[in-house]
Amino acid sequence: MRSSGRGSDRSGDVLPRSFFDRSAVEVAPELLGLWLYHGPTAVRIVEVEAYEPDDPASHSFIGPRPRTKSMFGPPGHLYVYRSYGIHWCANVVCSRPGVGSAVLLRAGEPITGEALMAERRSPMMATRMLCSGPGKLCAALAIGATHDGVDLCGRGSALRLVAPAGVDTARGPAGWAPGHRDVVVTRRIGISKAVDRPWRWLVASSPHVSPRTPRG
DNA sequence: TCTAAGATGACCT
DNA sequence: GGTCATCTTAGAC
Repeated sequence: MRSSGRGSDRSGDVLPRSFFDRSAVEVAPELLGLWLYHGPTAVRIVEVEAYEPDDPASHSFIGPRPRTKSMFGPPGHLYVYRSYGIHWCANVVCSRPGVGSAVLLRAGEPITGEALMAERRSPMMATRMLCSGPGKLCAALAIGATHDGVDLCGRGSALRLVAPAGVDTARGPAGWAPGHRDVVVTRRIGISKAVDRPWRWLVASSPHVSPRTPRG
């Protein structure tokens, strides 16, 4: 699918839903470099993790639950959950409804609304610290329980995932990978099951990724 | 009804 | 690098 059929504005193209109708492992690396907008704030995604239905570390492993309902919903929507009773974490739902596949958004680089993000986090906080973790990212973008299940493909939606202007997602990763030759793959962080699966992708040169990066 | 675990982050040493 | 805050959910009894 090319530019026709999806919305376009100053910030770039809203992604077509078909983009997400694949496994999380396929979608995850292609999310790097895309922009996540929420109202006046936006970040460029620099770190993600994939979670699949046959993955013991995934919330979808045990099947649908009230809390994980959104993860089994249509692709291109957001699955938001509370972590450790304190933080919010945001996932992009992938594959067809009922599958339970999603990509955790782990870190981002502030693009617009940096002052507002800093205000939400801590006014004196360094820019690179604003979104360098899944909980931090949600805090900076003011994403919470009310955003569970929202559609990221909606052109007029306050929360939306877009490809930067000039990028054609129809070309696949090669279409927008030029700035991301330094993408590295590692094991996932903070989980106790299926720890060896190399399903974490990040922009190695970015100072905005999570502080700790395991080898492999 | 109770208990343990958890896809984290901040703070302290 | 280690510890702890904090609370929701699932599972055991």
